[in-house]
Amino acid sequence: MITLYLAEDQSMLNSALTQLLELEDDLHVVGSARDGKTAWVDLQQLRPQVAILDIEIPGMSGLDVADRLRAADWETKVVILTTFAQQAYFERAVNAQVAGYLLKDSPSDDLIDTIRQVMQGKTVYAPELVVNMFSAATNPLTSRELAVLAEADKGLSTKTIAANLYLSAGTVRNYLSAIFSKLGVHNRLEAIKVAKDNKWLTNESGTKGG
Amino acid sequence: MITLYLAEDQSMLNSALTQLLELEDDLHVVGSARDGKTAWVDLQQLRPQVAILDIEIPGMSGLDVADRLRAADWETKVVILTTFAQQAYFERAVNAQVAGYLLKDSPSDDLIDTIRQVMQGKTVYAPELVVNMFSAATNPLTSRELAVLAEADKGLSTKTIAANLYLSAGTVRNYLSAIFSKLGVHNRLEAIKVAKDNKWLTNESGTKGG
DNA sequence: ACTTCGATGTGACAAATGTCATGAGTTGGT
DNA sequence: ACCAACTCATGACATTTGTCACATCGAAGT
Repeated sequence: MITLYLAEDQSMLNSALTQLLELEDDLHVVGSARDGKTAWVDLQQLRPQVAILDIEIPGMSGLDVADRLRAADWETKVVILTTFAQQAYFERAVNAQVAGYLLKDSPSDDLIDTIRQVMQGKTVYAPELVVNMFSAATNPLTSRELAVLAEADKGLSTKTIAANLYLSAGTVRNYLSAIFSKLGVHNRLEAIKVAKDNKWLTNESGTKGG
Repeated sequence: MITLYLAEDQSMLNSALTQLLELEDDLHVVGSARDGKTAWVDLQQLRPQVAILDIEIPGMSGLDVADRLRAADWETKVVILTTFAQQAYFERAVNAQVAGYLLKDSPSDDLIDTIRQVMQGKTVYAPELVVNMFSAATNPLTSRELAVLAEADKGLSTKTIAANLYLSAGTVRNYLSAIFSKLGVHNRLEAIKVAKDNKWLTNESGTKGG
């Protein structure tokens, strides 16, 4: 009997998968959560054999949870289950030595297969991502530049950004200028777009919406 | 026996729900698709009693399919199943007289309940959305202003926007200025954010990503 | 007929933005 | 010890943006 834990914030998928996994004779879902913190607390208690983690969940991301599990060095294996192929996520997952990385763009039977395979000590990664691994651009921006760009993304003026980061306005403009030249664009809007497309900048998407 | 059709592009959810619905004695999934066009073709053939449609699917949106079903005037009832509360979508769905509108942020049992209820002739809408219905701000921008803002959202300069829309640069700046004052902001970036938050501007989110 | 509103345009002006050169202090690596 | 890269800063300059005041024209409404 393989014990499972599921962290997935979309209730529809969470409950559907839970019920589906329970139908398998050799699988048992010992718990589930809709946010990262609850998941982490539960995992410490329950110590399941496999933790299925969505990345984009509130509070603490699935990758954060994976890191902690790695650090704790328990026998719990991690299967990341995420929406779409994002190289940066995948790389972090590989670094956290997760046992599996599956896209939601796969049928649910694949998840069941993956669970059984990782329990046999295998590592199962979505092939799309492994291929991409070599063609992905790496973030050319320094952390400071990224911070400036993140402020710019809020729609703030140079002056306000400077105030927020305790810099002079001139410095902020220099950073922006450096960013543009690195990204091959000529204004903040485009820079933000490029950075978001490449996932160098988080898509916080504002107050409402989602 | 209630016959169902499922249009949902996320394979994991599609297959999980299909299997789950099949487990119910009174429900039978006669088909499913991952894109709108296939769904429409199938629906014409299969004529299920209930069509469960995701909105954001490739090709033809779930709402487009709902419109066509409405126009065809068959007995197929529509249940919209979508990710998050977006007022504009909901309003369009209400206009298309869908029988149900459910968020993926609900457990899968709710979907089963909803299906049974709509078959009894009831209309089931997610309460979150009905409440919002009255507080939703209406778009103060004219269609021309929206077009200008959409161009600005691409990261284009005033000059380029003017060229694209066959306007003078001055006119474009006037529009932008009018937009800012209507939205209570002072630059394009903020205007774009506000417009997107209120779903007056589509979140196209660029080349990659998703 | 008169008014309002949207689409479109100009010109002028102030403020913000982007570019470039240049320099100094720090840190990490060879 | 030296170099490269990152952080932070100025100053000067050109360009872009954003604001304002006006003006014309057509459609819609009173």
